[in-house]
Amino acid sequence: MATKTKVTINDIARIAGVSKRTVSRVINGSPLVGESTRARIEQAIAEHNFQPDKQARGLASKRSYLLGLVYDNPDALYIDQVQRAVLDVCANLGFELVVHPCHWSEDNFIDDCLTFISRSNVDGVLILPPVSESKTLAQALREAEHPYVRIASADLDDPQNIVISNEREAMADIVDHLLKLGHRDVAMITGPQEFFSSRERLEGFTESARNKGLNIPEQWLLEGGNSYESGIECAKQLLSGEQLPSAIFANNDEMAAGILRVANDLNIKIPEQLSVVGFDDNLFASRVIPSLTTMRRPVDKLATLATQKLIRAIQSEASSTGIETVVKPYLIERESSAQCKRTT
Amino acid sequence: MATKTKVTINDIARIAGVSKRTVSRVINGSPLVGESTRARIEQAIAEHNFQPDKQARGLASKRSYLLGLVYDNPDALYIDQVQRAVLDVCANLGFELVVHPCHWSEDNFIDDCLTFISRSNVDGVLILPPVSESKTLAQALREAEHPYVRIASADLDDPQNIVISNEREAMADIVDHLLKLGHRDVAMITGPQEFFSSRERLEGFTESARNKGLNIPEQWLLEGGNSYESGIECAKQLLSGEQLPSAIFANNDEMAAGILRVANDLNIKIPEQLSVVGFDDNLFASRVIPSLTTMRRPVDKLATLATQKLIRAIQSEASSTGIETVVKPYLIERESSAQCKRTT
DNA sequence: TTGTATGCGTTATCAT
DNA sequence: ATGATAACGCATACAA
Repeated sequence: MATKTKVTINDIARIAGVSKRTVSRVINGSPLVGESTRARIEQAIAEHNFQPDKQARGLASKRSYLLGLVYDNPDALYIDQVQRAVLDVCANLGFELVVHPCHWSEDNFIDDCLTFISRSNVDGVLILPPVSESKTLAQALREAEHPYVRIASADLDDPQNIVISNEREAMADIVDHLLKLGHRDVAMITGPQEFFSSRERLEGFTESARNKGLNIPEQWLLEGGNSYESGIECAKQLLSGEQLPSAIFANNDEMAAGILRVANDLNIKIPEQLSVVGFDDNLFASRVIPSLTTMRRPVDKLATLATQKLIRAIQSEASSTGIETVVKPYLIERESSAQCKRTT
Repeated sequence: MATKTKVTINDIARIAGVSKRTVSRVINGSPLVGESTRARIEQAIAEHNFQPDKQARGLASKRSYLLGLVYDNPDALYIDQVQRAVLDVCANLGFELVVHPCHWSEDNFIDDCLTFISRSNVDGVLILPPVSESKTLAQALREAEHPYVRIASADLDDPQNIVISNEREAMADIVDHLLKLGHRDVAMITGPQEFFSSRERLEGFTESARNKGLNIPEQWLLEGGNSYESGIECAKQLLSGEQLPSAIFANNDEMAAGILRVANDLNIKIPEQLSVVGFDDNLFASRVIPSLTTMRRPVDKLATLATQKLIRAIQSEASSTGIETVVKPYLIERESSAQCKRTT
């Protein structure tokens, strides 16, 4: 039942027979209000479906109740998943979300983000990978005293400013999976080495492999661009040589999909002749043919935690104590990986 | 060069030696300002990098410079594409975008949207399909006098409140394509018939087919749910009968992908034994194996036009005259459709 | 062409 | 525990 004219704090005050200052106290949960007064006010609020005006509130309190989402990620599926999780938390805590895609490689990237923040008046920002790896951005935000939380894949910041998916451990799990299936000739398509996360995954992979006695030759270690197309490029290279790997790990599902495409064109059967493992478990990982064995990054959980942290920071309640910081990915086994049939 | 303390309209007024009323005039592009005065003020603004506070501005003018994006669409790719196009327009015109996924099937759907609008104080909303088909929502918005623009696939509203992709014509093109390839045994997986757009596509298809002497038997007309999974269901039904169609049109790419999956499992070769045509041309249409022949919906163009219309409506400038209302999809031919090898 | 005064809905500073 | 009253930064009748 929506009332016609907008009901303000003054209306409530008049109706409840108190000053608006007292209503304000109730709205903001101040303890300095008498029992009966509070009850009366709360009833008036409920009865007339009063909702404090965000603009006015922001003007007076220097808050906008707006959160910013900053990203430069070609993966629409990832963005969407994050967005939904963030919005869930927002809805419960009275915040709204303003989105801001940017171009991390451009010169004015930092300024662009700062401008966005001041223009939109967001109270704080959530930063998604790979932008979240930008040291300079984080520093700029800290200097400008803009609350922020990064979602990243390595420990790049204070716990209150970051949420991490532990991908080093995840990589070890992938190596275990491949070894368990009997693969000894393993190749890897890494992500762009300019990204910290890519280096992290590469190191996690090779290190774990070495520890377990698996050696990956130079020519089977290719750097991709995390895009479908780059996956195709790398796969062509890996699958056109004399000796073929029996398994390939790709830094993400997009590139893994590229491998499937090339294998199909070269008439290489997956998983009979080649196992493929991806990373992310994006929406399409389960739909491609064959479906993809992949490391699921718990995107929604990360996004949820990050949002909670950010809002706590904004409201400067007992810091972010009690909110997890590290989340671990886990392997989803599907059709694209199987027992190695090769006799070494 | 960010100044430390926030510079307000008062500062500019003082610096330029005028009243803040005059500065306000300059900000809002009023013609009633002397040449020299304007120059002086503009310089002061530029020099001190003054940006009017959105909150204050909104509080005074009843505007927030926020746009809302309302949708209930499982297709993340679509959302992302729309979002980017909308943001491009927003950035140029000084608006920000607040996103709001909702659940169109739930009872409180209308209230939820209205609450979102009043809570976030958006100046207007963009409504994506299938929510955009809701007559009740549109009416509620009109009654509450909230500016809105719908993106839809049929003429459901006044030109100023809608942007349309003409899908009836598009369907005729698909029929032509299939006929040109010699297909006579054609099946169709429609979208949920509760959606106007689905009915529109179905009618466009069958009508055009009939006109061209192509008859589609009952049992080859299946209703899907627009999801990958429902595509699989329907494909199983179509491909397990005695007589197989030589071509299937699916209401969207998601379901078309489902057909590919089923054909693969049944060892039916595409396009040799079966042609498949989708609708949308989403990001993955070109990546699936085989890549998908599909009708491209010019999503970004629609989104751009819609945003422009909405902002014009908000600023109540010379209505939305001059902004296109109808955009036509066009066919992208890829691997999944080919000449029919069947001899009738 | 320019300025004065008031208001937008809320929070914050003081009092009481 | 509660209330007058002044900000907050801007827009807008109304005046000049």
